[in-house]
Amino acid sequence: MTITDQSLDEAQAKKHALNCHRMKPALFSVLCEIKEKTGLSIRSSQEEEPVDPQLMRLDNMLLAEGVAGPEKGGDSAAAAAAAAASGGGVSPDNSIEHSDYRSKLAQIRHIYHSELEKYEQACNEFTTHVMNLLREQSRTRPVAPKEMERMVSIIHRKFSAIQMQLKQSTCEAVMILRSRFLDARRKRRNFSKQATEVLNEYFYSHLSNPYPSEEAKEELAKKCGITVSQVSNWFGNKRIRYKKNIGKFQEEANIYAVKTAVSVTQGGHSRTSSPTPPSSAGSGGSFNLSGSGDMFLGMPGLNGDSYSASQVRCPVSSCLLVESLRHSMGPGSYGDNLGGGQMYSPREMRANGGWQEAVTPSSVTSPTEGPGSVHSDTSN
DNA sequence: TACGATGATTGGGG
DNA sequence: CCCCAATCATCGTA
Repeated sequence: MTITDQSLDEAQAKKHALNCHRMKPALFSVLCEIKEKTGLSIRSSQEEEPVDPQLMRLDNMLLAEGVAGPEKGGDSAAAAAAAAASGGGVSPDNSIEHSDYRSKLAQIRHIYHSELEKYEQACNEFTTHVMNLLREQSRTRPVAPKEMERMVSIIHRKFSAIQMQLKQSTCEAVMILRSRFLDARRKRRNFSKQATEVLNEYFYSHLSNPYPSEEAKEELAKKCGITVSQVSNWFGNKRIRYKKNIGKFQEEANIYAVKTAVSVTQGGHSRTSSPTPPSSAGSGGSFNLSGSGDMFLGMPGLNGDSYSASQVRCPVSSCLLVESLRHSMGPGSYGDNLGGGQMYSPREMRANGGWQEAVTPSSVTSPTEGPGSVHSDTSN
């Protein structure tokens, strides 16, 4: 069958004739009715539009990130989201202060919005186009309003699927951006002086076995306003660094040893009385519960002149204490109570062994061990 | 700005 | 999961 201009013209003429037929409106409406009763009724029942949960998630996320939603409210929303996402950290300030981050986020946001707008526009255009088409066709075939509605909703659904992709990739971009800028490592804050003090006190007063129990860690965390894992990190770092270069930490060790001693003597009797061995006293006694029964021993004994300087500043009694301990226990012994019938957990046993082995000998030698005698770790 | 201190992460071992 | 060791990335400072 071929179509020629002539046949088209004829068809147009026929169409027009039909449209103008006096029975046409009545017949047409009957047709529409029938169609609605049969075809559409079957399908329209399943036209439910369940809000896609995934889409909702994406929307919420974008809203929370400050990408979607009101123009300038983005900042606080993003900050809040970041704070929430950064985990159960106790640290007070979690706001994003990277202007770089903000500008990148704004960029993403801009792209997102312009794309979204484009889609919206395309959707509308397409919809009106289809509507026009349908309207046009409705003159020659029965097109019920319901059918048109259905068409529109189908189109919208298609476009929202496309939008979903946009949202998804936007979310991805934000996530990547965030992980890059909000990586905790990049946002390192030094602990407060007081927190460091508390930690050091514990460390040096448990120098023979600086492995706080879970409870002790919690206690320390609470005291320092940091998380338990931060406490763990701190002790991990401290042990390693202490072991690596004991000489460097000697002064610190003495200071904290003295501190402990002072606090103990003060808490107990008068200043001048002979100090009770501050065994296991920890900082304020709150750590006794660990039951590890440590000896105090802040000083890896040794006669380095380097630390006599620190002695000068200490209270008399403490100096005596330090002095006497140094003499009485000899270098490196740590005065530890290995035979003391402590109840070490298996882990402590293992760890303690490693700690002892590694630390004890190095403290014996080395009057020469000044700060930075070894150490080649300057690569970075 | 270079450099040491320091908190966090990674990877391997148990 | 905890530990150690090495390493990263930032902070604070001379």
